[in-house]
Amino acid sequence: MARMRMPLKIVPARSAPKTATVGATERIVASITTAIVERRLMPGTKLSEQKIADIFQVSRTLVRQALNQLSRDRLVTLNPARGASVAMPSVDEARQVFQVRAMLEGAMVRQLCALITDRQIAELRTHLHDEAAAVNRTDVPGRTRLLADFHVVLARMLGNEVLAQLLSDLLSRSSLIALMYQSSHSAAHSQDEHVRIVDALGARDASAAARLMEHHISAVEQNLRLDPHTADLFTALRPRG
Amino acid sequence: MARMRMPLKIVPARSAPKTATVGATERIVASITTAIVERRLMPGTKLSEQKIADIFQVSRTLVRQALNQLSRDRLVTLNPARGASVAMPSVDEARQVFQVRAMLEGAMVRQLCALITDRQIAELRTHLHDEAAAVNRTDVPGRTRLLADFHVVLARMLGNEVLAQLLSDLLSRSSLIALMYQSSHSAAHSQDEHVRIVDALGARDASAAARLMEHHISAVEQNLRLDPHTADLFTALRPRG
DNA sequence: CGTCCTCTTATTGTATGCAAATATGTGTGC
DNA sequence: GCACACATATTTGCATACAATAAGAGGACG
Repeated sequence: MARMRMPLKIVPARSAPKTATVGATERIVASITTAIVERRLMPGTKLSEQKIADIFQVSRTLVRQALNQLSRDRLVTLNPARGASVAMPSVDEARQVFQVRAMLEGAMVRQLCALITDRQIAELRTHLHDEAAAVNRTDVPGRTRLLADFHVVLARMLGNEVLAQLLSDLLSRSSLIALMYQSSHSAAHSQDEHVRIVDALGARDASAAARLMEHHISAVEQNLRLDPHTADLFTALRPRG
Repeated sequence: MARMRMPLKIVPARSAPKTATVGATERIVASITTAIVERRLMPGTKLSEQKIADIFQVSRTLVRQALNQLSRDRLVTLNPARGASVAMPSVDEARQVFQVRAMLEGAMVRQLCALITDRQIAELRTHLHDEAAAVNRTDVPGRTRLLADFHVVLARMLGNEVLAQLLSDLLSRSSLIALMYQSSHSAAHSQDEHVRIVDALGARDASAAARLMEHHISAVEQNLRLDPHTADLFTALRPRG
């Protein structure tokens, strides 16, 4: 019963205190999602149903449900009759995700300029403060989460839960993409760009905010190693050969 | 008590010729999706697992998978321990979906103006021709599909499959919303607006195209009966009371 | 006559079992 | 020594069986 080796670094997510005990499937989805986002599961890693079932001490049924949901989120790919593995987004897919984000978030901050309150600006500055703190103490999982949350917080401030959900998915995919194509965009740089965006929002300068946001996303994309070299490295090293 | 008549008007989707025989689950998802979009399933309709399983002659396992996917698309809602039913999007959700569409599609046509080829313009005009034909012969399912496809075709022309997928989901939700809040926006009017958008694209007038697209989506939204009256009508008439 | 309680029934949630497909290991022939 | 073929073992796909939960009916009591 004692597991000697842990082949999959997935911890049954006691890390999500708000979800409590409800939803066994959701717990698995959340655990694998955070495991991917926090870079404990590399792209291409095989996700055996039985092994995951053992880890979470549930039946394969629930694991299958979870893997199905994750495949809908494009975080895992399901090869028919050959099982699930952590997704390996293509270069095209990577570019497309960032293009969509630029479109969505550019329009988002433009809208936001007309509606945002001083109170919300203050909340954003608090968030920026937290970001900076995490960056300074090189808290990698923390800063990754905070830097991504920034974008979702903006969506929530528009009062648009649909947008927030959409963006949340795109950000998870972005994390996987950044992991796959070793981003050279420093967290400090990202954080600085966030500050400038909030400045523009504070000044209610819609065009500036939109431009900064689009540049920010474009900058992250440009700093990915989307040349075929690195991609080949991954395909060369992946388990299946 | 035994209901002789078939309560669920779901036909096992021979209507999807391209999916062929692969994927039993996908067939169910496609069937229910088209059934909802084509207004054969009203919002709030209970979707019993066993009944659907009988219709498609598969086990509940596959039906559950399908219903899970559909709930991810927000076309059905899953009440824990109480089963699945066709979603009844709230007024807020309706507004949010159209807001996101306006943001996405506005940016989309703006991008498209810089990249679209004359060949693609011609394809769009062909599509517009088909739309007009379907509208003229009052082919309701056909015109609904074509009017929605217009937006997806634009996304595909950007070469962005991620965007196309996203938009496709939003359009399904829009269909459900239009059904729920009896849209008074005539198909002919929508079709006319599509023509004007293509004209702007042909002239490579990015601002005009974006403005027209945003107005188009806004017009559809404005013509929904989003006042509480109609919503109450639906809640009053739904089976559960 | 209405309300509450209990028992029944139907439906969902989860686990397990079995068949099919795939990967793996072994041996044989060249 | 290498390649191919067969046998074995693991893994997925699907169906069924069982348990848990909620809805509904019927009766007893106030």
